[in-house]
Amino acid sequence: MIEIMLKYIQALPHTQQVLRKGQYLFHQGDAVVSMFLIETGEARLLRRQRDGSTIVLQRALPGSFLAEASLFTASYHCDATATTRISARLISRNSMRKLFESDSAFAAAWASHLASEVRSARLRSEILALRTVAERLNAWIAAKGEFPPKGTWKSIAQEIGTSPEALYREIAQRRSGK
Amino acid sequence: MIEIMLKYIQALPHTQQVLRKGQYLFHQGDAVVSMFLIETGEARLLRRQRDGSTIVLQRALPGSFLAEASLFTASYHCDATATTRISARLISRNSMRKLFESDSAFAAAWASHLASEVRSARLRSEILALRTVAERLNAWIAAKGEFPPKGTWKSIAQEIGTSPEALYREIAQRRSGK
DNA sequence: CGTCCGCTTGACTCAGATCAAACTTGGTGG
DNA sequence: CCACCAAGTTTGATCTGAGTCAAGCGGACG
Repeated sequence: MIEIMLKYIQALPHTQQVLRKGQYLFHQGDAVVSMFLIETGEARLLRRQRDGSTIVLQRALPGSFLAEASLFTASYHCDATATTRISARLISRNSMRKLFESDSAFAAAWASHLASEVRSARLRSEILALRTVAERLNAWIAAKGEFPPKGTWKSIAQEIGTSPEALYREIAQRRSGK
Repeated sequence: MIEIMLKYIQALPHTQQVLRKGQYLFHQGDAVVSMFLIETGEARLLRRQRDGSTIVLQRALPGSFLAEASLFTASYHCDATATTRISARLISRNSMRKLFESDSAFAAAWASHLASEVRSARLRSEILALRTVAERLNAWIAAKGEFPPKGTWKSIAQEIGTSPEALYREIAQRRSGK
């Protein structure tokens, strides 16, 4: 389903853009003109608080869309910035909307993509709501169906919301305890 | 947008169902026949692990759909059970799909609904990834735009992944510190 | 061969989970 | 009107999981 969607989107007219670390893709209040598909690097959606601190609303890694919600919104409701140097594909929002309205197979693929995003975001929430590293790791394994391969541990620690050390220790303990 | 969607859905043929606490709405592998709109009570999507423990994939409260993802899937990929006594509205999946394919305004409303679900689930993830109760509460307030009203605190503690006591204490501290 | 990065392990410390007990409030039925 | 109950809130005391800082290891790579 996702592949169908990407095929559609790859066929649409688009432009490429490269941004340096720290640059903005858009600001809150900007009119939505393009959709962003991240190809390399990492971008984040941020909401800025009155006291100057910010909260992260989304972390977009390669292959993911930024601000899916903006397909049917007139203006952005938050800022987007490049956490690293990124390259992104810009697709005009209007062309996507036309496609959405004229081709129900694309509409279905888009809805299906969103549904799977919902699922994975909810899964992460539920994992993060667990109290101990052991429980979180169990849940992660149960959801993904495999023990995390070495080399990915650090980023998985991020994903399940613990420090790398805590995850390493949990893994070490399982190895010895077995 | 959401209201548009609900208006559409309310117009569709449906049946009502009441389930006692602990009963199942569906099981993993069941063919998807109906969509569920929860009207009262709480239901959960669960994945059962080999060792008997379960992980929660979604908590559905009144007004929310269960298993949005299943609109375009043949069978369920997890179980759904009633955490409390619930009443739910059942809408045939086929009638929703027909509506989706024939009416692009409904398709847009549905996509927009899903997008907002994505946003709120991601927000919760980001909040839960914060380390301290103070930070989580700040982020919650920043996102919702208001200080949580008394009476909702306990459930907000759930939402931000802390014990009620910890949240009470944080709030008490802010009151005195001001 | 030096440098970087992911991993490993130790030690210390503390935020917050947990258990417990009391108090406030609203609702219910007698 | 009052006794009574349930839920939510408040506050105290205790204990532990894991965050943090630190030091060392091994493999990849220019």
